[in-house]
Amino acid sequence: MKLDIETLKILDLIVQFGSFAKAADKLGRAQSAVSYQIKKLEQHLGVELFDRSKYRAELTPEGSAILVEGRRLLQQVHNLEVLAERFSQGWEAKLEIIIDGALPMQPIMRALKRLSQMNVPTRVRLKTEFLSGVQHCFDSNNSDLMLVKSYQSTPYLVSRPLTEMTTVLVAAPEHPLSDLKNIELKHLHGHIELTIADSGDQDPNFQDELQFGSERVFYLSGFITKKNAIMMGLGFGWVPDYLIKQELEDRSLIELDYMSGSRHSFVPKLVHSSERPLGRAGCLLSDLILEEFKKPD
Amino acid sequence: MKLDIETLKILDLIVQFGSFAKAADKLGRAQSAVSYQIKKLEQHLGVELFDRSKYRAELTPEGSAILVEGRRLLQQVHNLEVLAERFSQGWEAKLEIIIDGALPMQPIMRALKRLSQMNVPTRVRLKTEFLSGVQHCFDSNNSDLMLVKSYQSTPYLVSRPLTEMTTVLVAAPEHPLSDLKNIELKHLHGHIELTIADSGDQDPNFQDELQFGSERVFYLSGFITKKNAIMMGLGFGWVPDYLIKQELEDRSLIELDYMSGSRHSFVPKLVHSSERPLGRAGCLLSDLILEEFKKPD
DNA sequence: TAAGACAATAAAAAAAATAGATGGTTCAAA
DNA sequence: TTTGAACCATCTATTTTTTTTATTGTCTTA
Repeated sequence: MKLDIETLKILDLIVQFGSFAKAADKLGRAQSAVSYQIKKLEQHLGVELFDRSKYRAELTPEGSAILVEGRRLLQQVHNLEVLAERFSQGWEAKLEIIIDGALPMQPIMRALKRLSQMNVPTRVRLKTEFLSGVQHCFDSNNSDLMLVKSYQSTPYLVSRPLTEMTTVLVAAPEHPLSDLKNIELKHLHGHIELTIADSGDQDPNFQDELQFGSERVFYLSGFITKKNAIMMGLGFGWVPDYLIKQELEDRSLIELDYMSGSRHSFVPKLVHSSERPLGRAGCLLSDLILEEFKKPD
Repeated sequence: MKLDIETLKILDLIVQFGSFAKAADKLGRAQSAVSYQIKKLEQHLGVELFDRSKYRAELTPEGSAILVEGRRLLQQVHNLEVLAERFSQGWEAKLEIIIDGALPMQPIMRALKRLSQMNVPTRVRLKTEFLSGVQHCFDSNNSDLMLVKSYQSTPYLVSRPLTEMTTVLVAAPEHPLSDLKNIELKHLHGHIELTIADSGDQDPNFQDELQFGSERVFYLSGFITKKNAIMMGLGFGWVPDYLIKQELEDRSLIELDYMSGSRHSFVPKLVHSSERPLGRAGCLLSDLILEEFKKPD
């Protein structure tokens, strides 16, 4: 692999400007240096690139084909150098984000779209987990960012609050609880609670702070599934309000009249570790996510 | 453009074998040389490729991204070198062939297909002309090969005969000439002759040797058009037998009973100029075409 | 026909890459 | 814990490569 990029550049210049001498001029080198390099290239490839029988050395058909390939190569080299330049300007190579599935995806997607439109070279990796699974994944993967409903704080974790969100305790209209007034905990215990499986914890005793401890709990694997299950009348459960705005309005889902409060607000947090400071893309994306979460849906 | 291919190769080897020292070994160089090259690359790109804080130097995420690009580059370099090697083994870069439209395309296409299956790097350019247009194009374009019905020989032109072909004088069944027996030239003169426009000669006085000099001659631009025109009853004309085998059988075209002979055979020639000797691909393709013409249709 | 542009070549000079030696680490096995 | 091996950075001397300078011969053009 003795092929030299610089020589391909020279080849390109010769063809572009029409002579060895002019190419040498453009390069600020002596003409003999150009002659030497081309000769070396020809020997290396075993192909006569120029026909010297005429006054002006002119490309052979073989040389022309090589030049085409060479130019493609130069383009690639340029790409590589641009990539490197981006890195040297502080853009990190990769950025891994873990998101709690309870949070809306749309603002995050909008933020990612805007990031990609800025020609940021960073490769973004996005994972969805649930409850403690988010932090678990964040820690074990050394991820850069996590977007959580809540998290166990440590001295290294730095968090920024996003806009407040609300979950609503709902059931289908045909569900017995929907008609009940002044529901108390004991009433709930008689019914199936639908909840999201904690993706982090193997310990089945772990419970989300909002779980009621019903005798029968169904663990589902995502909020869309959960919403569907509730709508089918399978049970009751907490659902983020942004997911069921329409359903509450047209009463295809009913907010339960739970005495201790059928709404629960929380402030999602954007967290990173000060042990792994955010790079340029991480900071930028954080800002974009914050912005997008402020926008009305 | 100071980037060095050799250094990318080194980078690849380091990652592949796990250490600077082993890469140096594989390259048959001293370890310090590898260190030096990587350091130079890092400085040139302004990116830290390896994390030296651990015992074994390990790729940074940036280094990993650069490596991916670098490997793509190495592949391209390899492609270029393979191309050059092919050239140095005698394969010419380009091969231009002019073909008379009166000759069947199928065997030529078969030959080209076989050529391409042999991984020949030569770029083939194929042109169709008619009558003297073939030779005209061959001369003015400095083409490599021509496939002609006939040509004007010069001392430099070398030809190989292909298998004999036949043209037949035909008309549609409803055409008056189709019912006539013992047709003579004077009979033909009363009807429209359909013929192919000579693509080479601007001089309208030029005539194909097979033209009858009818008062009304329609010049068409290809044998398919010509065949269609004849079948529509527009006139009569010579058509290569391979094009109308089926039509003659089912009598949707009628071979005229022309006294001087309703069939005319000729031997197509594969011609090249000894001033521009054929390269390896030219010779090979010549052989393939010859072979394919020998096969029955 | 003369002046200027072009490219090849040879020899000298400059620049770059390499080997060899050394030292500070870290790792792993005794 | 010690010891030896493997790792990489760095320094210097050496070798290799590339460039410049100078020269020659050819071709073009005015």
